[in-house]
Amino acid sequence: MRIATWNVNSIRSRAERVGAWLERTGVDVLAIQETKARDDQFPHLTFAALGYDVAHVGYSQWNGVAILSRVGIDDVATGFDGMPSWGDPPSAEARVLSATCAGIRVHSVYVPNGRGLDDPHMAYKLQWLARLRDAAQAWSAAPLPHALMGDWNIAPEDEDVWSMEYYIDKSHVSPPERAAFRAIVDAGFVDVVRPHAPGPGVYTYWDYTQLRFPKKQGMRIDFVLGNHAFAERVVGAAIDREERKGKGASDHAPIVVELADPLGSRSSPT
DNA sequence: ATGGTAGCCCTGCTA
Repeated sequence: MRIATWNVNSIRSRAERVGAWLERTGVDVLAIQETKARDDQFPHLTFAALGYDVAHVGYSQWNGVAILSRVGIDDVATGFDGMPSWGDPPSAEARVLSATCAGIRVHSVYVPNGRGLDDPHMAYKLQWLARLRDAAQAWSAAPLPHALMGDWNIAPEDEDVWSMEYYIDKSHVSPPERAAFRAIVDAGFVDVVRPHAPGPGVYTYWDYTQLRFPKKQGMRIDFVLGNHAFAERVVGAAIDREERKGKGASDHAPIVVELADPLGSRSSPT
């Protein structure tokens, strides 16, 4: 089974590309971030034609998260909504969408962008991450495999950015953000991709401007964190850097995780 | 100090 995450930067502008990628890679479950669409605007037909069921929660042109699955999708739930009083109309987009797909609890996560070190959005981001940590604590020890996957808007280590000098006074690398990320790991989750994509210089996001991609100047800010039950089934993972290339690419690359069949399943040799 | 690009509710704001 293949499970993946991708910040697509607008599902409407990239539906065909995402569909072609799903077909080509054989991904069974995809967590999507930044759909930038209301529920009524989501291109359901494109994915239904490929055999995927869709759960989506969107609100405005910002953010919005989805889960596509061709192995079933049950118990859909949303949580961790955006700061309710901001914006006009008020910003209320959910930033975590959860669903159970083939026995795995999948959480499509979009961590709020802190924008700047002194910006009110940064304080909100840190409070939001503390709430997510509390939820993660409860999920970590569950016998059900849990995957917290998406765009974390945090680069946890210095080697996860192309230049610390460039980012030192900016969002994504500050000690409080890194501590908040670490607290979720310490709650009982593990980065299941890193062992299969070791750094430095391994990134998941490259800014559209200033030729960041061809200059290999990116950031590693997209992660798949698994609880123990999930992590023990991971047999491989890869950041699909090829998908960042060419006209019409998202500014994030997709990440694919390969899972072994669950213990005791029929496909085990007898 | 600015701009570079892509997306949206598009001539301004967010990422």
